[in-house]
Amino acid sequence: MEVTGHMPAQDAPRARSASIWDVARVAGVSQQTVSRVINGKARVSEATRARVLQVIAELGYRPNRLAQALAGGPVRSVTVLTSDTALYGAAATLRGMEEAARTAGFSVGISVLERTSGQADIALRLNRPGEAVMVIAFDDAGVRALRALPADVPVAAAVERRPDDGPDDPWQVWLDDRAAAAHATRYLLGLGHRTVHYVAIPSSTSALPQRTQGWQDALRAAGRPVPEPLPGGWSPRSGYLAVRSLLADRSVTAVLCGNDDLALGVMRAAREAGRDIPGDLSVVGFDDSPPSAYLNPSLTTVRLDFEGLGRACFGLLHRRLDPQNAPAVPAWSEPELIVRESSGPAPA
Amino acid sequence: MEVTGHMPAQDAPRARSASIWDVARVAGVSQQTVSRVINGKARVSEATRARVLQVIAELGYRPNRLAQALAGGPVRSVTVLTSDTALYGAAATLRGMEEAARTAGFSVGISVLERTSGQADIALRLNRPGEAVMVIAFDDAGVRALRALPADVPVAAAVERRPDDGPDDPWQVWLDDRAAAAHATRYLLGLGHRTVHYVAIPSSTSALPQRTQGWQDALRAAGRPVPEPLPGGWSPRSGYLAVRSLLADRSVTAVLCGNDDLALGVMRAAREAGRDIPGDLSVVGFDDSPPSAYLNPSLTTVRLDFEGLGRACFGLLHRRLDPQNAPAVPAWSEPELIVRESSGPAPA
DNA sequence: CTGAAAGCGCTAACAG
DNA sequence: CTGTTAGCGCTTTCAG
Repeated sequence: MEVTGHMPAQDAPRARSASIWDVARVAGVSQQTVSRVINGKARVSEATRARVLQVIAELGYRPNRLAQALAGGPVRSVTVLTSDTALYGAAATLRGMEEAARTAGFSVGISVLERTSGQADIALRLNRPGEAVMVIAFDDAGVRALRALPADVPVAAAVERRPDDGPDDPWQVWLDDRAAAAHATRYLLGLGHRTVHYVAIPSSTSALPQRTQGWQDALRAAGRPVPEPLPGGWSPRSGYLAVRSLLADRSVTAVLCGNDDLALGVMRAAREAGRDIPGDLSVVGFDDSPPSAYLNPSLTTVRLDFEGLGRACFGLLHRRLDPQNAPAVPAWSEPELIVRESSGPAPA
Repeated sequence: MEVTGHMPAQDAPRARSASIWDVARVAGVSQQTVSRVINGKARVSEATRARVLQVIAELGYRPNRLAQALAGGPVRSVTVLTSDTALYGAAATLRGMEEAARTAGFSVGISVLERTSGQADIALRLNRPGEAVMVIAFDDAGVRALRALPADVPVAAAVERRPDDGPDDPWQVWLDDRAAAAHATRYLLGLGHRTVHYVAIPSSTSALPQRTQGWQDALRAAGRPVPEPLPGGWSPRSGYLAVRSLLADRSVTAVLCGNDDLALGVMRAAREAGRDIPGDLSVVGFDDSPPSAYLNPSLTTVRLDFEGLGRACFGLLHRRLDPQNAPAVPAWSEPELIVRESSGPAPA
């Protein structure tokens, strides 16, 4: 009784799903030919190709991506490193990345960074040394992860701001929220407000965050007093706490917020302080998160194209991995001020 | 000139990261012993173990998960199938799943279902036939994906409601929002409202959704009229449109909404119709999404423990994959009515 | 306790 | 155009 090397015993019909060998055997071709059909790279005669595809369908064969990758096939998976997906910006960026990656045939992994997570374990989250990575580095945890990544991993990142010094990193994308913050500030000054206060989101760098800087730019250019930025967090609660005492001062008539959640907290604090929005106080947010158009009052805010940024970030990575065939990196929209009900002329 | 089989030419120092063989060679042990140390399964003498660990650190060796999995190692990866992560419920569930999975040492992949995505390509999203999967099946796309999954893939799912007929699926988890909807409805009736209107989220099944059913339960039990449920979508806009005409009718004094976004739209419609909340009209939402506590007025809503549900779903999957060692499935919180400013006594 | 051998499913050379 | 031969890095047998 002879048994060919590769075939498992016939009487043990383990429910193992079809492999490339099964397809090859049934189709009466070599395993390599099946591989060729799958990848469409090399030319295969139309007859064989059809037969192989036929068998593939019959057997319900699905290529094993792990084996493909292990055998040195092209990289077709990315891991996204991000912190706190509860935040609108990160979540929307993630959506953009996932969509673009999936469309390009990549499988995407996700790993959430905790505030506490050290640098050491970052590499351990990758499925293999050198796996492609995207980092959403809007906050400190993300920036640290980006920095902790071994040099040999192909990475692209969505960051809060352009690098502090030296040339731009060609593998990073960001939104020009400095200009946007300046624009929003000028808009408020144009409404007759003497100055604008700013509630800041936490910074990802030691340097001055972009939004803070843009706000200062505009005030300085207009020769207005520049108040201390109010340190806020990411939540409505932190916005509420940041301005609660400030709002007793009726000379404060305009507040720009680092994000829409902060603005939500600020509006609540205003209500409790008996300030009317926008009659008494103008509030402007940042992000244009989905609820903002329906708030009471609806929120004037800066729309940021996070999804577009995420798509672009993947586009960058794709070009890095496969400069020959990757399509051009898609553009993303410029920030745009959306004027709604929460802002108006300064009180007389 | 002789070249040993396994070693690449010395003069071509390709930056290939250290493999288990490299560790073995440097440590002067067999490759298998290194494997034993890594996995901690079999016993290794303390001396060798220490030496191996030492070398691992020196070389910066990291196991290749792909190779581990391919070689038949234990399954340590899951992919999550979900639709529209822009929705709070899905996003929060995803967070819970990811956290639990990562904590248990699993890498997690994510693949977003589109409304249009057919059943055929579902299996193609998996990294290998038989990969473990979690499905967030709160809507139709998720339910279809769950159904389309090949029988041999180990799956656990977070679903909108218990299966229509037959016994509960032991690999599914859900929130008891039927009871919660009934509770919220009774609360409103207790406030003196004659009846309660309901703006529904889209259903994932042909059967009556849980929330709708709970709302009807409570009205019937109290012998009140049961209005037609108003079909809504997921967005504030759809809530706005659903009730715009209805609110002209002053006899409508209480509206329960299938989620907080709908409630947001309803509140805006109410404002435009000149209705006062809660003096004139009570609005109750569902989910307790982050902004709801800070809205104007703040929203009475049903808090749902999506993150806990996600963690439990992973716990279930873990037990399915490894019944021996997986810890008990963590419990999640019961829905809870959070009373805030948007609801009050019926107008006189 | 340790080592040697045989693959996991696939792709990348090479032959024909 | 097609088949053959090596591995990818690891885990599982099976022998010592």
